[in-house]
Amino acid sequence: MSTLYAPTLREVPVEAELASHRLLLRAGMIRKAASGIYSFLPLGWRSIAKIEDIVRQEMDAIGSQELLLPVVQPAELWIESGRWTVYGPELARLKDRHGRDFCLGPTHEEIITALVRNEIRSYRDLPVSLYQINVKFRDEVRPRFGLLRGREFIMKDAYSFHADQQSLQEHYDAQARAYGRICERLDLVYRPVVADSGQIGGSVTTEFMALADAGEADLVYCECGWAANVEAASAVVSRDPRSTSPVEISRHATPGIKTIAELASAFGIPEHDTVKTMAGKTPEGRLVYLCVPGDRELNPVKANTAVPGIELLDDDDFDRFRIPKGSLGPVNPPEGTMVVADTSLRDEVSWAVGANEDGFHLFGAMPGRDFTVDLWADLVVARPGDGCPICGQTLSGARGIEVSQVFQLGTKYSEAMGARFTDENGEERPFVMGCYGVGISRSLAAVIEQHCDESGIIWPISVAPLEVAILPLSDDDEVIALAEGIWKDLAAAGVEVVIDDRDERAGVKFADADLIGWPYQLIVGKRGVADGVVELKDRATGNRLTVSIPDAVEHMTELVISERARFAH
RNA sequence: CGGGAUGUGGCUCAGCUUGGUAGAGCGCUCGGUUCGGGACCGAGAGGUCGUGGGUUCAAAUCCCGCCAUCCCGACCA
Repeated sequence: MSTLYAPTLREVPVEAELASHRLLLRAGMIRKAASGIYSFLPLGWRSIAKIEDIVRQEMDAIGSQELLLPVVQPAELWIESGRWTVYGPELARLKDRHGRDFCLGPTHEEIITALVRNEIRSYRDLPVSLYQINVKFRDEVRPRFGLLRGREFIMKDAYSFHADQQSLQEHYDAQARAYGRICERLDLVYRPVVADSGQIGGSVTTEFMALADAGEADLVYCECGWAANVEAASAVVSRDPRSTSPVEISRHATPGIKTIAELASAFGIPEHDTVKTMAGKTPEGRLVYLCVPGDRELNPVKANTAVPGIELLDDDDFDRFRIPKGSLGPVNPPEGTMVVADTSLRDEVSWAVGANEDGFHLFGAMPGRDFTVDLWADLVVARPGDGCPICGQTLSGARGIEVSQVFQLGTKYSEAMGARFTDENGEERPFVMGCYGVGISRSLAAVIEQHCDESGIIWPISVAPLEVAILPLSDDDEVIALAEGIWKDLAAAGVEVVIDDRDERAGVKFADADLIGWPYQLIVGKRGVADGVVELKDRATGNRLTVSIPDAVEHMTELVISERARFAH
């Protein structure tokens, strides 16, 4: 270890807020090169390699084959798929010396589709599943939290090509099962959740979330096993109608009132009893009013599902449509406005809404009598306390780190890029595709988020950079000789072992060992050696076991082997 | 992109309000004493004070621009 490049930090770098980020830096596993861009030092790289190996084993086990695709990709392919214009500034673009356009791959659907369409022509060659482990680059608006949201990151991405939906479903299920096993082998507490497919496209998708308070995703889950990302969750929103029978509609002056909170407090009613109206526009420029319960958030993803292509208005749009921000409502909106309302409002017969006139609100507005709802749709962000859409029980909430995601892409890319095969009837059809990603570097951070304490990292043995560290606590010749002997014997027994032969005091060695988080520490001290024993410390439990010197190697080896078995394939 | 903050030896920070010699702790080098939970003593090396401009006799300090980094939000895997 005296020659190991693992510069540990005693003090916490200011830039790091999260445990995983802080500990990766302090333990000498990563260093930042630029915002969201990191170097992996030897220890960090060893752990990355461990994760990669687990992923490889699981991919190979379901018949996916490893290959390597280019990071720098020609623009033509992205223009073909349509994503050159759609992807936006997150796609890092560059030109070569001849002025030709390229991009840094944020994902590899285009390149693999282009590869396969030239090689596979017959249904007899299907299905095919291919994967790579490679660097991705996405020019994130806001990189943060170290490896959790980097711009450059390591990802395993697999792509599968099928003749029909059934074949895709089979492989998708196999990938999902493999992802579950990967999480288990990384010792992650996780949940597969219903998700939105975002930029990648497709319809059926599942995200694998490592549960952690530091996670950026909000989840809801039910005891029945159903769980979802709130951005996609279609929960049953419970709502007690404010009035069970219709009342007269009434108009009230509400000078200066612009928000639901102000409205509710001015009239002494709960926000729940009001209806919030947000404004958006379709790609054609049609005005859309979106009504949700006053105490709920509009989910833009769901709004987009209800009205494809909808964008919420900015302040300029409000001026252009000449509508009063803060006093919108479904009653007498501008001519041609589409009114969409959340389904939870369906039985509500008395709405408190804006009057579409600055400084006025309406109470007792009744759908069907006072206004028309053009479309009822699920619009709100799900939250704990809502009802499970499967069984109706109350949902709980959690936060999660998205470590992986599986998608059924269907024919989105194969159609756009003309990737077709000939089926058994001699007809040309586009491939039915799936894609499946594991954030390798993000998983490393997720493991640490779930496995650490005040002193440092507590690796599961499956991800630890090395399994055992020998700590000779003295420069006494006998101690050194014994420690080196154990080191050689353990290495010969197949244990990944490092010896801390640095000229440091015991306290420094202990502190660094706990910080780096070696699963086991074998402590060789002068006192113990005199008594014929060494100590064996388990990082996770803190337990120390005294073993006689002749038994030390065998005992340690057995422990390592049994611990490995917990995470074996 | 909006809001907030920060930028001073390798790291963590003080100094800036009120302009005038660039500091501390840790780390590093050398010597000595120590040696089972981040030791002690002594000596030493190491800094364009993010950057460009301005004000001034004089700028780390005051003013303006730019850059970088972090946090919150919007966005997203």
